[in-house]
Amino acid sequence: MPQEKTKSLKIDDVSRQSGLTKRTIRFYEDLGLIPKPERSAGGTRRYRQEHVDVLRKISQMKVALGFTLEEMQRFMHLNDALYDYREDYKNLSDRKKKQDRLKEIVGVIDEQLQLVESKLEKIHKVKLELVAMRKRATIGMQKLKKSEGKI
Amino acid sequence: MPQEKTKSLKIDDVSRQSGLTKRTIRFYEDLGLIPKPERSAGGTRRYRQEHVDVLRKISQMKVALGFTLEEMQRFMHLNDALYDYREDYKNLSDRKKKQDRLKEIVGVIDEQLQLVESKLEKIHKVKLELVAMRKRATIGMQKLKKSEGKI
DNA sequence: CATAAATCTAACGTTTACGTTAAGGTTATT
DNA sequence: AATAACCTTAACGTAAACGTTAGATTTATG
Repeated sequence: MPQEKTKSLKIDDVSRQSGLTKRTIRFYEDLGLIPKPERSAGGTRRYRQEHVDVLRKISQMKVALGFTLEEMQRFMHLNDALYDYREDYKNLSDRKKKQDRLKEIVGVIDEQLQLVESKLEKIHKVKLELVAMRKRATIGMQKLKKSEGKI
Repeated sequence: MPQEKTKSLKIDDVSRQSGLTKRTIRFYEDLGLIPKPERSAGGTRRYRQEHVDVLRKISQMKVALGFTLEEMQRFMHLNDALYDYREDYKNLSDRKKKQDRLKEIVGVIDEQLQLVESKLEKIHKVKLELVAMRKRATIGMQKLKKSEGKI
């Protein structure tokens, strides 16, 4: 039976697969933006594919939403919060507390949703402007074409 | 007949109306992001409402699109390019040249449109993720509610 | 097992997008 | 016309987000 090791990745692999520099990857780890990877006996970081996925996501979101890393932290924590919540879901000891926690989480999610929606709107407006500009320009070209014969 | 002066604004007025600091306004002028305002005899900047509009737009777009100021310059130049084109539209001297110029402009617009659309997509994905998370969280709350009686 | 190639931490450097302060000139008000 | 309130340029300061370099391991390879 082959040892089913998920073949750990070195930081350079992660760098190439995520498009982020090694410095940035370590930096994000320091900030707590990504989970700390395992270490070899000698101290070398050993990543799993999961890390690449998270890094890709962070990178995309940062570019798309224009979030600062601090904002990204808040966002990333949402997933963790929900996951953590599930983790100790079975010990239903304090129902009231659990409910409050969930309400809190939903609150933060709604905040983020509003933010994202307002960004969508604004960008949509920008798109409309661009489309209008394009139209103006192409109309200009058509006018040129029409007057082509009569030189 | 009342002298129809469009009542020039001082930098502090522009600052309050645009939400940008005076420093930022001067900074953007240095970068060529906004047209240079007139100056009084003594050298004080005299703005018009138009300036406020442009500044507001820049501010919004910067936040929404996460553009750097350099990218904003490219974008802002599109408007100018189209306007300039119209300016000397009547002297149709070189039809070929005009057509090339317009093609160029449309090309840049299309670039920007692609960029904007890809941003819209990415943000939409983020939104979907948030919605999914919200659902997970609210389902959790319902489970709690259901198990409420049987303590 | 020697040596090259990659990794580690730590620290200082850089760029962007302004903030802040200084020193002096201009406008507005009394 | 004096004085406050605002404006000007110039220069240095700063926070965020990494880049770069150094010096010391560690890991991979012939």
